Amino acid sequence: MSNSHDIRSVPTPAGFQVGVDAVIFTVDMSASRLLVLLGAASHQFVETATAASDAPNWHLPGTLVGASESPESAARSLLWKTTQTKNLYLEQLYTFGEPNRHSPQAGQGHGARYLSVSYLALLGGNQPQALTPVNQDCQLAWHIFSEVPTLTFDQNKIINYGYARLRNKLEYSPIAFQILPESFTLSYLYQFYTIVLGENFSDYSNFRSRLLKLGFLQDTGLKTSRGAGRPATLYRFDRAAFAPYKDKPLVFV
Amino acid sequence: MSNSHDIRSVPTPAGFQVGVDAVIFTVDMSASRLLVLLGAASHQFVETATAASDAPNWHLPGTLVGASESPESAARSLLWKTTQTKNLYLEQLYTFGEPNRHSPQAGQGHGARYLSVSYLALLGGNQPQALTPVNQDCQLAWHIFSEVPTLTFDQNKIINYGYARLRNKLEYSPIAFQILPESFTLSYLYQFYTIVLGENFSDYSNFRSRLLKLGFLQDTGLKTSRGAGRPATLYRFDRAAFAPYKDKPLVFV
DNA sequence: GCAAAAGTGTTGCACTTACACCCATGG
DNA sequence: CCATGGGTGTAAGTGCAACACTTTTGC
Repeated sequence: MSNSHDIRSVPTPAGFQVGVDAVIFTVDMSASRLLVLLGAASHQFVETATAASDAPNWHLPGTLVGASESPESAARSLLWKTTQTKNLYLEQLYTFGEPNRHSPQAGQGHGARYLSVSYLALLGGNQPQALTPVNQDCQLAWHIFSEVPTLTFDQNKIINYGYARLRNKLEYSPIAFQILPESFTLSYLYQFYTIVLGENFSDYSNFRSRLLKLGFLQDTGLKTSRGAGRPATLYRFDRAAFAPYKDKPLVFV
Repeated sequence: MSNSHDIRSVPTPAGFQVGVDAVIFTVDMSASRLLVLLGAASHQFVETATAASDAPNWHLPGTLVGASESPESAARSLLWKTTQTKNLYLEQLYTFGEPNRHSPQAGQGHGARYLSVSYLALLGGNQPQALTPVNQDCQLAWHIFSEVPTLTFDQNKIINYGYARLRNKLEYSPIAFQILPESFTLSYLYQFYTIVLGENFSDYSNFRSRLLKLGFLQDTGLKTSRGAGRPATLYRFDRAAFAPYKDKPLVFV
């Protein structure tokens, strides 16, 4: 197809603008809901063909990658700017770069080639409802995951891909303990899993015995009570005890 | 940190060169080995500080992404150019973009910002040893996976990540059937899995009953014989029968 | 005592593991 | 008739789902 014989050369090497988009989840324990952070572009920046209405044009929070930063550090600073929390789990999701994919970036980059590296983030924090996102030119708001509106371009696809990854990670790796409080009760943990994975992911008592049998939940000796009912034991995630399970297929379900 | 209040603006939006690197595996059934395709840069192009010796400077096959193509289509044309086969499985792996990561691209892009989207490929073909890679300016050769040399930059990390992903996909999804011949015997399938996953992944008879119980291997009624021994039944992967299992956690192990 | 929340125990079923064994073919 | 490769069967052990039950607290 190309008349070049050097596999390194291609038709027309292009200059790309590289951006990151983040699917940012948080679990609202008090309201039992999974939340996702979305931004609404100021109308002056909206370029979509279909955006004639006054309805906000929701999109994933994003930023361009600067000359001196990596995509991951760009994602981290985006998270810090939008949520002001450092208690989070972050992982790369997927890179999208169709030639005709529009840049969500305004003004500049119009017509320029754009590539988006997407990230999955899960925020912790003891009172998620207090995580009021920073409002700047671009309006940010937490949305209930099950009720996300239609987003620009292919971003609903990205958000669903992020959710699928979140579920997988929660089931097969201990990311929950990275963002949960230092000590927690088993029913708190169960509630957390239930909100993300859905009501019927497991029976409470089976969840309980499975996790305790794994042996990396350490009884702190402390108890906590919330009004009526038997006080609950506080557990701590024991990193050392978990180490042997690292990289092994482990099921929390 | 930045004095900008628009989360979309960053210190210095950079122009990137975007490339794809491919971890290309194939299973050599006759020699029972997992092979990976590597290229050796012509010496005129070598820029590594440590490359003073005459030893070939092995790297993953790669190419720049052109102005009118997506990273995936760039990866596909790279695969076609290097291996001349269309019987393959392809999936995106990870995007690397550290600021100080060198571009493996020669000449051009010296000092320019470079981003690499890596892909995992698994090639089929009935006689893998016939898959003589196309030799161009850049020498290409199949290497035994367990004996890969040290590659440039972080590419050994990428190749190992690719292998981990390959194992996972093989265990939890039916990618093998995408590249295996239309009909195959169960011992051929077992041998294929054994080469990739290692000797002790499963007992043959258990592998057998598990796969047959799943119900998407269809008996073609045909038999094949290789000299002595009982003739083997030829099976076909039944896509329709597999459909219900799609997206479900399925274990082949 | 009673409701609420936490925590324990039991039972049946399904699946995995590790083998031993039988079948069909070529020489 | 035996070596070779294909294919079947089974008994012990493991894990999990479902559900009933006991314990500890506040009121």
